[in-house]
Amino acid sequence: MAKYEKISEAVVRRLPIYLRYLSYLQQVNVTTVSSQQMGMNLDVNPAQIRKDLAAFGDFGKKGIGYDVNYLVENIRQILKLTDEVRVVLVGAGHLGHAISNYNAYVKDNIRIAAIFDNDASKLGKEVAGLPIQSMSEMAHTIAEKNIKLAIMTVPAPAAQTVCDQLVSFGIKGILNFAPTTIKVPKDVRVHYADVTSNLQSLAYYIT
Amino acid sequence: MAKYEKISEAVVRRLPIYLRYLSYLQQVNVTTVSSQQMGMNLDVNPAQIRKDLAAFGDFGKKGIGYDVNYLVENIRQILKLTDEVRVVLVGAGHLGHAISNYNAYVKDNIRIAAIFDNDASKLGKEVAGLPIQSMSEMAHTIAEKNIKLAIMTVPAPAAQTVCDQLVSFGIKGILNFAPTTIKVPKDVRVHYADVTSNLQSLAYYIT
DNA sequence: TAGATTGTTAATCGATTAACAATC
DNA sequence: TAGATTGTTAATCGATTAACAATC
Repeated sequence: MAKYEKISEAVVRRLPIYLRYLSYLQQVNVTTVSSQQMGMNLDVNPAQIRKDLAAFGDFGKKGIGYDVNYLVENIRQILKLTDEVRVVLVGAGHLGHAISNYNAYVKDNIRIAAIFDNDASKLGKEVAGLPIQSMSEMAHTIAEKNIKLAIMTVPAPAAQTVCDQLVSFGIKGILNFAPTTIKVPKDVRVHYADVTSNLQSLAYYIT
Repeated sequence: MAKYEKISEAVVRRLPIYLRYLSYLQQVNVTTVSSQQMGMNLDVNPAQIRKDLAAFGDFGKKGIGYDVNYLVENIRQILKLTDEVRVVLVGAGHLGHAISNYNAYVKDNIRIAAIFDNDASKLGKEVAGLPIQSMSEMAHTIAEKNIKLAIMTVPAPAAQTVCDQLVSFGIKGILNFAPTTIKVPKDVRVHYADVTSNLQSLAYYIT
């Protein structure tokens, strides 16, 4: 029986990982997969995978496993990846460039739809086929293209200001590369992707 | 009384965040801080902060708060950031370049000490003052500079192979930007920093 | 059918938060 | 001193894992 429990944060973090592996299976024409096999490949406990998947419906067949296509389709739906997901990127520095040019998103139905920077000398220059736009155009572009997600690759001191603008223009999710905590309303979600803190916590585990 | 409980994963994730804020306080010559004030600024429950800090010693003064300098010094020690942390970077593509050029690590005592790529045409070219080296030099350089951490900015299909090499050369922590799960021995730690899955899980939270 | 594998429950583990005595 | 704030315990919450009946 399908359920309507709320899906936990941890599950939402794992779904893209499942999706990635399942998409790979599609490519190599595997049609069925067991939680056991997925777990082996992704280093996740099979019971966990079954529980995760059971949280949003009855996808498996006892004795058989899961139908790969069916699972892919459903995880896409859960994650709201069925339509193209458009994202704005703010901060056309080195990292912003790198992320924009990384076109592997496309196959995952994610598109960087606009790029902004506050440096006047960069305006109009193209990055990955998109012109760098002025911050003053943000409101308009976000509304026009109905964008809900943003990537921030700005310096730490600019992060809160940029974030406030994005939120006021209707952005609901922010991937923040700036090395600073930002404050957002409860209905906006921030994921932190700061390289330094990531390395620093990694350092703890050396020997 | 100082304790020797093992420090949990969640705590280790938060320590760099605390450290960042405390370093900022040092800069603006604030000498004392309460868990309340830290919590406000970092969006962390004050009780959690007190518990986290208490896990590795008695750092606060009742009625007063914490000594900023003392705390900075101790968190650095816990995270093994007292000596310069040297890191290798493998994969001198866009993202590798961006990360190498981001020199904000330096003030955090982290240094990218060598860069490798398997593309012969890139060899010897300089990135952030470092020559791109051939993969065949990895073993030697890692041993010579006594490096324990690595950043992987390689394509997904190369990730496991590169990872296996790194591990065999003594690397104990890997920050993996490739969009793929990698297998490592128990004594090696991997942090995942793949942009796509991060965006995909963010998409779930839209409205 | 017999073997395999799910869905689900119960047990366990870990992380967060509230509350307050101790004390600066 | 009185107010503030820690350190710590207990309560709560959430996430993981083991185990197994159901069933393909």
